[in-house]
Amino acid sequence: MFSLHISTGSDVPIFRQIVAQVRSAIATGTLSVGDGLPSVRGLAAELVVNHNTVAKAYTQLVQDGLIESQQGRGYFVTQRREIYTKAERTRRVKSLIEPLLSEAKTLGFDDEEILALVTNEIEKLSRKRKE
Amino acid sequence: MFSLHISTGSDVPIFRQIVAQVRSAIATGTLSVGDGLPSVRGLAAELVVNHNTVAKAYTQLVQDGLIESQQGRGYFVTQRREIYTKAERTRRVKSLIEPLLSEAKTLGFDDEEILALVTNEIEKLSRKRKE
DNA sequence: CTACTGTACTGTTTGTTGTAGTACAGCGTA
DNA sequence: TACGCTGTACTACAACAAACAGTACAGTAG
Repeated sequence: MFSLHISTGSDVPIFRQIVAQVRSAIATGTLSVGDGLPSVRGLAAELVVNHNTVAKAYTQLVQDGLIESQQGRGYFVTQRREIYTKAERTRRVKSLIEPLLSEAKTLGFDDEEILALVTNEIEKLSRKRKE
Repeated sequence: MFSLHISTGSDVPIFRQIVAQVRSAIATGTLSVGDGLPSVRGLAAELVVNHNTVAKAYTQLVQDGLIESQQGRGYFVTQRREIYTKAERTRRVKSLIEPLLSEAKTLGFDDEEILALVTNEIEKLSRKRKE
């Protein structure tokens, strides 16, 4: 099982926090293909948020092709399908890399340090996958 | 001189686009220490937005320690000062790396590809700095 | 049948974003 | 000094997003 934790004080919307954490759980392998997600109402009760907020997050993940819904049963992690073209996927990742580099640069990090940090985080993710 | 371009149709707020582009300009060296920024009203007229929106963006950059204001003269790029501790700066960068990796992973990229993309973007930035 | 699941509405509230207008104070130059 | 530029600080308003609240309906499984 896996658990989610949100912070209402954050400037990041609740539904985005849910999306990010499920995405992360799938990326690390905490959630595998076929696994069921917490029910909309169940997770809403656990996080003390409205069920519409959870539904909104799940809908976003469905659009990304990461999970699918089954009426009356719940949400499940899907087999990875390529819903975006290679070019589109590359574009999406690049659009995240660019601001990261600007921020890191203006914070005083040089190329080597940035690359080291990224490499470090990648390894941290890989280790999680093996646990 | 450097120019800014914004897209009103984007889901990214105008003031954030301005912040990101000035930050990027400083990161690439397009803007150097001491350089003056476009005036609040001048840039507002050029971008056809309200001058308050530009002021809001500049205020954000002042808080980040990237630029400073001089009453009656304008905004200028500051000498890099460490307004955050090393730990805090590292934390900020990491908080950007994490979602990037999750997104890239769920889009189907493996570790090597991600690292290659990041390296590629870093080199692209470096080339800009030398032009 | 019943209790769970997802789904789909209609409202309402709150905070952010952006516009619009106004006003005031500091700087530099004619 | 006077003028035109600069930043700064308000108020008021419209539009939108986020989240909550409540309700209702349809599919699934025991």
